[in-house]
Amino acid sequence: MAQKGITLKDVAAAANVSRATAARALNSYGYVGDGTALRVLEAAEKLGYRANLVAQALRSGQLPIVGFIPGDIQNPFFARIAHDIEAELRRHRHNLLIASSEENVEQEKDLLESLRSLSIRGFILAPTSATDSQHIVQLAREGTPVVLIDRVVKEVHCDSVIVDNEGGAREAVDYLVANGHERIGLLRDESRIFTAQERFAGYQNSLESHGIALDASLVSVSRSTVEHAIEATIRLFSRGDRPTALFTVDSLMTQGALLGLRSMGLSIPQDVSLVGFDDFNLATFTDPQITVIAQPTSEIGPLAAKMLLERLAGKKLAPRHTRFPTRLIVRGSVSRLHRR
Amino acid sequence: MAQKGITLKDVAAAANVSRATAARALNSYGYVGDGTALRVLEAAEKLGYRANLVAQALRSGQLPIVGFIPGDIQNPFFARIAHDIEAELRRHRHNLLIASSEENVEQEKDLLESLRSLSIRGFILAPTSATDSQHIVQLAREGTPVVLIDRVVKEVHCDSVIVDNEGGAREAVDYLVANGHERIGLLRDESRIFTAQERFAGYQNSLESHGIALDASLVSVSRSTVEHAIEATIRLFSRGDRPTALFTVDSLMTQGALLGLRSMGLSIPQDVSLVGFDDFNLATFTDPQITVIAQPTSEIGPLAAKMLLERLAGKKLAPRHTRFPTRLIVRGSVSRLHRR
DNA sequence: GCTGATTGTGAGATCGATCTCACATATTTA
DNA sequence: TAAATATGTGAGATCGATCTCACAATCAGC
Repeated sequence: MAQKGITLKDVAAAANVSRATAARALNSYGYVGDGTALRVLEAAEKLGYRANLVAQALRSGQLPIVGFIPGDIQNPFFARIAHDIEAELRRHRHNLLIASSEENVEQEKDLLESLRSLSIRGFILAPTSATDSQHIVQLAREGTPVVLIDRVVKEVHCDSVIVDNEGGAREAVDYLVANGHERIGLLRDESRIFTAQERFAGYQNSLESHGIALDASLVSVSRSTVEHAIEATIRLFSRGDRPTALFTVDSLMTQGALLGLRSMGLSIPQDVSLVGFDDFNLATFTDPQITVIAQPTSEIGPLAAKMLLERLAGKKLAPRHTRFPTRLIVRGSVSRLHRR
Repeated sequence: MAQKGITLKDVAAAANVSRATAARALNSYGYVGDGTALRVLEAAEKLGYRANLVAQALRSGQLPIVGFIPGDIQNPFFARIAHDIEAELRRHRHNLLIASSEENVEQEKDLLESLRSLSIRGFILAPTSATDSQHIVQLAREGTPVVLIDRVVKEVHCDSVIVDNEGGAREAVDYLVANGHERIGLLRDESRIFTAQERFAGYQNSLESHGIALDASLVSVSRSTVEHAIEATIRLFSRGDRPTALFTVDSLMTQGALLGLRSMGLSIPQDVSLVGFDDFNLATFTDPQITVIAQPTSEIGPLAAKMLLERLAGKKLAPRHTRFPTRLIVRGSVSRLHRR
């Protein structure tokens, strides 16, 4: 009935052996007589014994749990990765504890701090700040395995899995320029975030390579939410000489742009051309469908999980850094601009 | 440097007291001299002491962790709920461990079984099967707090938070009938799932109340993924006398229907009217926007978390069942059908 | 028949926090 | 002043699994 509280002691008693012997039989190590082992196994089976992982963790210092700290679990990008990590961990009998930083460094610090006392084995982390990183440095230095995804932090020496943000952004803007656009707006999020910096660099580099001067008034910064992006879009397009094209740095921004432009009565791609960073299911449901820079989302989670599991297994190597290429998916949101 | 391994013993030694006294000072219980308490607190502060939660858990039998087992964390409905639960738990210094059942009962059982030995304090669960429930009954009987969301299971006596699936589905179909539709297709998922059953009942009841005979050939069953829903849609509409309207039981099905209909060159709402269960961000980005039955997604997570926390705090009450009403949001995907 | 390895088993320590109990002093109360 | 109560502290047990060590047996070799 009350299955609670069946301990090794109970099993040992039922099999008429000591706890030590029962442990040996169950974990098959050391010397145990054949008959004895059988008795123990049978007793364990009959009683429905399951080892108390907390007690094991107290001894070993490690719970079979890995922490995942994304910016926001509601972001489909992170949700997909969370799912993939979990599936991979499950195969190795580990569990996944998810806690969103909500893009707040302080919250990220608090989370790490509080999870540390839980004896979590390792972390997969999308750091909120590219600069405020002492807490991560500290964590890694203590020997806790950490894998950074989506974003890296300069001084931290650990494995990382990111994408070619600069190259992807450059390709997006190159494509707009190739279609005759020169007044290209940018919707970006706060510079604190690593990907924002890299994607902005790509934007700059593309313009520069085409001899187009950077016009700061075409760059709109906002928090990465649909609501903020709507406002930022409206700000950007409420002027006489509005941009002819827009590049958005993530999928939430792209959604905001879509809604902002629609509310202003501007249509895509007739009035404004649009390219977004990060592919998302919505992009193929709009009319026209949205041209995007796609990330290999499905590869990030499994790779990060594998890297972490290798570290947990004790593999000692120099930090490995994987940077996946991005891919331009041309759909219908960019039109060829004919010079006036 | 190595912050690892600062235990109560270290603090006690630094403050020149016994472990017992140090514990009393830190957790403020029992008698402790003022000066002594101060010394302990200072020592703890200086050493950067953090209690080992695993050790605490071994004694108390409970880790400050709650398990969330959704059907699929990638489903925005569950992702939103996960986020809300986590935020609420954080306020009570609890963490959230997320493991998707992937709508697989066996996996759900395995997860529960393996998490049990982790001394998880309680569970928030969206059971995959409405009938195969012994594992949940067992869990609840052992005294582990459980809150069911989105779906309930008959014999299980525990708190639950669900929505009025039958009423919502009925309202959707009523609305289609009111617009002149009688050949109304249904895209539903496997009957094992509770919500599928209730929504199907709503569909049936609405038709019946309008004197429309149920035509089994208008009901298409598929797994709840976009891909499967596309196929099911194509199957349903590849016939001479195809339905004039379609009701889809969840947002993934709705997406599948959208893509399926598009691939067949059928346009909404001219050729087919559409109402979907569950509102989702994509619904307002399509042209026309999709008419849906909205669930109060933002209320489910916080309420479920609160219920669970009350149980964890020891509240003993009869199981509470909350059923939120749904709301029809009329957008542009339904057209008035003029009788031929 | 005796030393030395091989095999099998249990007593007890350990991980870290907490709690019970016993034993001091200190302070009231009768 | 004696008895009763309040206050402060430490030794040791406990939670459950695992590991070290000591101690038996059993078996081999000489």
